[in-house]
Amino acid sequence: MASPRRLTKQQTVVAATLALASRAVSAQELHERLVAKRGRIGLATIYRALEAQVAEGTASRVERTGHVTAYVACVPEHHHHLVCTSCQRVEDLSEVAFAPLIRAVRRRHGFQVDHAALDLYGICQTCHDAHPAGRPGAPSSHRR
Amino acid sequence: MASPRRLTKQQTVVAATLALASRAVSAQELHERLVAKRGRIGLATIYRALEAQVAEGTASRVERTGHVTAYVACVPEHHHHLVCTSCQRVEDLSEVAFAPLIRAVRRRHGFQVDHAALDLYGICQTCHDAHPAGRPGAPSSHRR
DNA sequence: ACCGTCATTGACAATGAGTATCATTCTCAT
DNA sequence: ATGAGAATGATACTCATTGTCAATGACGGT
Ligand SMILES: [Zn+2]
Ligand SMILES: [Zn+2]
Ligand SMILES: [Zn+2]
Ligand SMILES: [Zn+2]
Repeated sequence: MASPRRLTKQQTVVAATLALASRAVSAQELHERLVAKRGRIGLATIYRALEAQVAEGTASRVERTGHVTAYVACVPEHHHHLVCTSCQRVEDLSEVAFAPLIRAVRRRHGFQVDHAALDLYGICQTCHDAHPAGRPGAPSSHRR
Repeated sequence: MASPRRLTKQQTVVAATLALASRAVSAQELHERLVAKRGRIGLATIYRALEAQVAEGTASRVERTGHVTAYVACVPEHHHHLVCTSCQRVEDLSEVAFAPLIRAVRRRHGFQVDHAALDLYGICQTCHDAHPAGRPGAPSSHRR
């Protein structure tokens, strides 16, 4: 009784473009790309398509600095993300990597962690190597 | 050369109110409380005071559903948070609990995790006990 | 293939968190 | 006490995201 979920051009092209990106992309960025490559498409449609994909499990939300939500093409299996705050590239991290931590938190704090927010932001190998000596962005230890 | 950091009534009362809350509070919520208890105070002042505290290390940002940033009184030492998405209460989690995971991620993915986003959202012991048969809020497993 | 239903679309308006501005007020070193 | 300039607060503003609704299009039934 849920929803007949119709397969439209827009839903298809949004999903395809997101999958092609293989990195975190905001709704606005997707909109720009699609307008450039396929002509008019409503921004609201992008948001709705992304929301549908997140609900399906084929996409996942990640937070980006500046209060912007970005999206990543995803497999429905339960896993987590390593989001590079420099190049926006995303790596998947299996659920098992977190298992010990989640167990410890639950055992020692009685706290049931919700996986949804377990994305790890940081600097990927590639970006790290790109900044050998002089650090442009410093450690930025306690920043967002 | 940094900033002379002046001690004003506003900075003091914001810090005190945040510390008193012992849970995640948004800038808007703090503003409402302070207006109610102490008369006029600018919303922008709240934001500035909170930003200053975050920079100092005496407060930390956490994300709340609906694209809202909430703040928690904090100790400057490096640690992480368990944020209950039901009652907004926050527990501190020592850095050491994450060490093995961070090391593994770095070793296996070459990914340097930035601690700032390492807050864990979920259901605390108290809220979990308050829903025995699991009905009102359900697990909400894959949601934000 | 044709129809009719109704989910989806898209242009536009609206919301709302957060920021910029700037004249005024207040802190604090001298 | 005095002055430099940091902080305040009222306001306007930015902009990501959502709501609205008439028009469009997908698709099951025929
Ligand atoms: Zn993924
Ligand atoms: Zn990178
Ligand atoms: Zn803390
Ligand atoms: Zn709770």
